[in-house]
Amino acid sequence: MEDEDPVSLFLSLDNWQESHADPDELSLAQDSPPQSPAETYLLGFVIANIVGIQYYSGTISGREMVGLVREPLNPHDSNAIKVLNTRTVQVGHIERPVAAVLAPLIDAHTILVEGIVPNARATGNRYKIPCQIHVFSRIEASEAVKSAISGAGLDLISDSDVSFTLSEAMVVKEQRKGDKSVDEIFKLVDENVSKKGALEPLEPPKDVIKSELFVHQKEGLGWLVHRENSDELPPFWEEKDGSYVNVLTNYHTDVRPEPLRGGVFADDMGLGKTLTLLSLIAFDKCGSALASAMHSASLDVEKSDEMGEEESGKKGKKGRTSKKGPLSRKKRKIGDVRFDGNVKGKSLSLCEKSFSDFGSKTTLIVCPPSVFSTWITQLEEHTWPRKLKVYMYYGNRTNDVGELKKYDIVLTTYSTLATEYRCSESPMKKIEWWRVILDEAHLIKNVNAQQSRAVTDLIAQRRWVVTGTPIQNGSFDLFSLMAFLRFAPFSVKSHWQSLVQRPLALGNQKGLSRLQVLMATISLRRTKEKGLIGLPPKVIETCYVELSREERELYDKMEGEAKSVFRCYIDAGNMMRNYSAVLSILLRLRQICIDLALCPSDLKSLLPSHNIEADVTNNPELLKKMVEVLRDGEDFDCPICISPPTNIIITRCAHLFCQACILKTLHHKPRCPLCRGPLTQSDLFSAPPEASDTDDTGVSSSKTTTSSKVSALLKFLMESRNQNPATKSVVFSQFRKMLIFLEKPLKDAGFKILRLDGSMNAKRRTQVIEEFGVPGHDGPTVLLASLKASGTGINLTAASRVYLLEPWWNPAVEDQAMDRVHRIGQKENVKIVRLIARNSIEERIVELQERKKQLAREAFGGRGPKDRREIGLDDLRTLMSM
DNA sequence: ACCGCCGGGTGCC
DNA sequence: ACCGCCGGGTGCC
Repeated sequence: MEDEDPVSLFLSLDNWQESHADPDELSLAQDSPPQSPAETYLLGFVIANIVGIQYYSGTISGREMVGLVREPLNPHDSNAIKVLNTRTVQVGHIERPVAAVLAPLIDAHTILVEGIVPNARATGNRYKIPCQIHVFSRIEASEAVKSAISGAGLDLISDSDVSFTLSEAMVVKEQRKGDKSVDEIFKLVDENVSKKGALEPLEPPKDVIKSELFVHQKEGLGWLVHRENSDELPPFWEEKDGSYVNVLTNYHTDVRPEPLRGGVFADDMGLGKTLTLLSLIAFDKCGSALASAMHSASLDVEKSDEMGEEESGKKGKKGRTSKKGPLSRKKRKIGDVRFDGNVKGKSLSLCEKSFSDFGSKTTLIVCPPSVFSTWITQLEEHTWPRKLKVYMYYGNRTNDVGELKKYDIVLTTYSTLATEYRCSESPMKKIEWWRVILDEAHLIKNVNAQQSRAVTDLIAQRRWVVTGTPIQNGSFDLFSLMAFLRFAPFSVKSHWQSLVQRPLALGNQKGLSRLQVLMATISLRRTKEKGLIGLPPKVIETCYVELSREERELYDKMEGEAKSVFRCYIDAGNMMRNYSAVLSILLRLRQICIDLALCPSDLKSLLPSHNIEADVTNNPELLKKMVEVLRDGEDFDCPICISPPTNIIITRCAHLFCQACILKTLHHKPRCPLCRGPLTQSDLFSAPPEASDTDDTGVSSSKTTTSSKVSALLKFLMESRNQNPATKSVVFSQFRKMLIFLEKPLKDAGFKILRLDGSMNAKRRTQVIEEFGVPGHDGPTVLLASLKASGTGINLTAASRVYLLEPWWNPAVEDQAMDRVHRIGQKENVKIVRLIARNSIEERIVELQERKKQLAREAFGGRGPKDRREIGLDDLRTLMSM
């Protein structure tokens, strides 16, 4: 059936992706430079009417920015452009003749448009409002755009003085009016944030949650509850005499803007986010618990006269608290749509009442398959039996809405959701969820337009994004995040572009500040470094290893060769076209740094045939390694079927897919679904099936010498053993073969070792971890582990030493490795040793990591102009000192 | 909606 | 009259 076929699904959504995908994400499309806000500039504006306003409820007054959104599926006109106000309520449409000219240019990514209504009140027309549409384009396209617009009879007004962006225009206007400057406003918001930043601990309902929470978890719970129930204004809104203004768009309204019920929960891994979230959900079972808990947390919420009778009645009945707290109003407001009628006048006992009447408070949890079981385990571990009813949803479409709403939690995966997205019958599209939680949201890749869209279109009152590695490398980009959270006006692309993205790209401080305020308001992130859970300190030591003479000679020779190859690519401008070859060469250099045994024994040159493509194609071992490196410990799903890939294919542009998926896709369109570069079957390289354990063991026996890296490791391990023979260590490497090579020298040195790698099934892994925990002299002291095999949530706290045999491209992956050991339950001081080969590519990888970390810090979650997971041209120069 | 546009009714001076 | 002109109905995309 077509609905079941992920490839058909992917292709069917391709159009949507074409017009919505962020051009910034096309980091590899170097040969046809993508449009990005940094490269666009204001050509001028056209005046067009917003028509049909009598049909829509969206209001607009005075001078105000509006959102312009393409509506290609409009049945009356495929060129339709709808106009939204700051609350994302539709105001009208751009009049047809203008839309007919602009829509094709917008769809082709030739222009970006932003709308501003100069003065809505002055016209006083009930049917239309004039609007300035500011047109941005790349400089190369500007003449073509100008003639296209003028040729169609539209007047493109380009005042040479109008060289600032729309958002800057707003600032100028603000200042002219003598209002607060935007900077002052930010300051105010900042103070507000820090005031609210003081976290109040909150106890979970003990009749649902049986575990005692750590203080930081109680504080996290307090924050979650506060974010769901507070009525404070969202950032960038101000109240003036009972009316409200958005200071960024200048939108005025008498209707109080809806608070943002939810946000980003981005605590470090290992701080117990799952338990905290379960505690949040537990409150849904019992309204009074929340009421009294929140009362004691003394949340500062404005008073209201329209008190919910049902709440005060409930409280009176139970006699827990008679005071009409701020809760009452919020409760009513949250629930009024669906619960008002039901709740009034019932006299059941409180908890039961909540359960039956608020029984439809169902939380949808969307997570990757890898953490599906974590939720189940945590439920068993931390909640009383049968208190929270969980339904595991695998896409069974026979389930109707009513059935699912009987549960407290519906647990599903991103892929299930994405697959169901196209099915209009799916209950997932009909249910109004009480709350939606996206777990490990960073794993949603941007290419997965269908995933982003499926979660964004979910109907829910509260929306949460949960991640332990917040947007470090920007997969689920910030705009998608705003869209999912329905954070108006940032959830409208043109607003996002003009208010944040463009200022940011232009290096305008306002973009950054806005972003910071935004994130500070809606997100919570605590790191373990702050001593939240009294975790013993962690020391990270970087040990620089000198290569032996033999290693050094070979390395220098290879590096020289690599440089000359890269220079050829760069000069020819086809570096990105041969990306997989580039990675394979980098891989070889990295292997030499660790152990020559990782390379073929007859290694004389990187390029035995002077033909890199042939080399890659004919060297399955190299390819396999390449695939491993590309996966780099990250949970990797085929972006087409969104599942762990089978028969991995690597493209010339170094993207990975299932063989079947990419072949089907190519059949429809000869382009890479990820970077959209041209792609044919001859650009696909397959990796051989994973070799079994026994295949590799033979290799190690032929090995006689110990590499510099391994010697250094041995020295550390023996030193540690001399200090305390009971100390356990974990050695991480991303090369599975290396873990096998390590076995012999470690055994020879008298260590009792265990190995944990990707070839083991779940049962065997659990066994290994359990065995590793055995204390004393009988127990093993060294665990050789691949990160991939040590899935999230795995606990290696039996160890207190971590050795990272080589640097990872992505520093977040290293953090993840350390977190296996440095997490709740760790009693010892933790020492982490990173082994880095001196004067080698490894040193420069570390350099690159620092730069990436800096980028991530600049705006928590602020992604750079590119997806930083990929190695760019500049990165390559750094790596090779070129 | 104080417009434009459409289409039916109508038709010398 | 295969026109012009009149005036009512009507109205985003």
